Amino acid sequence: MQSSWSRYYLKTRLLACRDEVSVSRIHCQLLVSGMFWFETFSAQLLASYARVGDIPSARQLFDMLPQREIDSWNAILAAYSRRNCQAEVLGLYEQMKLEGVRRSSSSFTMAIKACAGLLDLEKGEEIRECAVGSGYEDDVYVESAVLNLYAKCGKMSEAMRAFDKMRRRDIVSWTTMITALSQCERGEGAVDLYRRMRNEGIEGDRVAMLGIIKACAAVGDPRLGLSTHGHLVRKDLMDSSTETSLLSMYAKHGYMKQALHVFETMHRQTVISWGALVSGFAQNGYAAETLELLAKMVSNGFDPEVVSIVSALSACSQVGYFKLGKSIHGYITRRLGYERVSGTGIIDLYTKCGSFSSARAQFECISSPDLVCWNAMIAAYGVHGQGKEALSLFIQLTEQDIQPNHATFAALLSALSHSGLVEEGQYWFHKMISQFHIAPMEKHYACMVDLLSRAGKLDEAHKLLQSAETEVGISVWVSLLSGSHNHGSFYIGEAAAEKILKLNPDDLGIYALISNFFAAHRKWDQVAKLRNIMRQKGIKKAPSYSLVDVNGKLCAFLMGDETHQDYEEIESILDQLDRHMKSAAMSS
DNA sequence: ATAGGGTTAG
Repeated sequence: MQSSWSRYYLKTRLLACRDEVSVSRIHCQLLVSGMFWFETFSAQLLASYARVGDIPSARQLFDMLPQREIDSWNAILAAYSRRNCQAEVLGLYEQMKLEGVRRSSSSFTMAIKACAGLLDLEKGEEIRECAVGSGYEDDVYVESAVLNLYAKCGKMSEAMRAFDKMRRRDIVSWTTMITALSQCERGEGAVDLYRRMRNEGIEGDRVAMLGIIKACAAVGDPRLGLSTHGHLVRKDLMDSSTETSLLSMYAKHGYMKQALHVFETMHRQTVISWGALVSGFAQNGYAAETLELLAKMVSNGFDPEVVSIVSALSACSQVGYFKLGKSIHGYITRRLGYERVSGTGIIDLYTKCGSFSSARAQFECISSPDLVCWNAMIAAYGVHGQGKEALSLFIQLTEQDIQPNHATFAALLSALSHSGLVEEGQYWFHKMISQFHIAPMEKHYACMVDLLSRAGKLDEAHKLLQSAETEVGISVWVSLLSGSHNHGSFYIGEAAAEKILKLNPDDLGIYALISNFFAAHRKWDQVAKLRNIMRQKGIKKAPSYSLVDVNGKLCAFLMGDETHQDYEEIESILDQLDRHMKSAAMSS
């Protein structure tokens, strides 16, 4: 029987194999019949082992092939590439080069993909040069891998340039760019690109839509996300990935009801969709619900992984649930092992729960901190009033050849502002724009206005806001108003108050501040007007409260609250603290 | 048919 096997018959049988057992069965038959040693057969066997993902068998065969054709090389490369074994891909690629084997478009493509995974820009560019030298200058596969290489290495403008130069673009090239733009929060750019793609008659597939959903999460207007959801349903592009991404998009816009609805009606809930939901609750400040959901996840048989654990950690940080947070830290150490993302979450926990030295110790533990880790640590210094140290950490960061982003500057400027380092703040705000090409966002203006107005530089603060290209919200103007209030600057305060009233806030405290400001300047008609507005709106705000972790039990307290059982003792300690602070303020 | 884009998160 075996001797009648033709090459064609064997190929058909091998292609039908879906798992390594069926491949090895054919392998045995070939060995028994003695046909194995025909080079064409062993190469095809190798390709099949590679295709079903049995790397050890594929490698073994590869190593014993007497003569290795390009197809065998590409097959083994593909096996490693699919499993993201970057070092092996690059090792084999180098060996090909060394042995003078011709490299095809797919060999170059996989090697460049490996470089993108390792963030090795230099090596990737070198391989691209070789591809160009072999006549693949306009190869859509090679070029798409290059786009991804640039994007992953944070070189978006290089990626854009390469994309614009491409002579032919297919769905993957477009998707690479759309995804890259939405990942660096450039949602509008991603949506523009998607529209251009559609204009060229290309329909988005599931992967492209994942990029678009991410873009919808990054843009301000939630309506875009809603219409994208409709589009996905109409075009039958819903699967558990797109659904999870949609869920998270709704959560980012604060639409937890819709997020929950997507979760409950999705085709198949996975550990990833659970993670997305848990993180959605954490992002929206529902700390108790986050922790409850984590327990529910476990009881549904899903082992919590990093994402859910980090979200739970963030919930603890938000409400100061220090004891539970520390036990989650313990869980991470015992069960999850080293993870940069959770390391950053732990820094944040200790920062927000007041244990600066533990935050610093955690930072030291992270072997290769990425930008987000650095940002968290800079923020930690800022929260603890160490502006100078925050600045020197920032300088250290820039010396590491890591590009700071908008969050880095938000942390830095806030640190400088809270330490009253006015000149440094102004200096770095301008550097941010001119040298780092980061357009100031609302949070940056907020820091600057805070910094300037606390230093009494109200004119400068006002001018900064007037020249701002992005529209800033109520809180920034409130900050300018309270600065004016404290420094007796009537005209700027009045301008700020006007602006605030136009923005129509629904926070009672803000109206009270405006009213106090006008009262201080004896503008009684304004005060009366404000009273009217307040009465008309009938503003009722749920009173704000603080949470404190007492021996692992979370207690809430609010203004004038005397309901606690140890109220008298608490009050006497507060009195003592008050006296301490006053005498400390006198002596400094 | 061997390749390039991809779900959650600090």
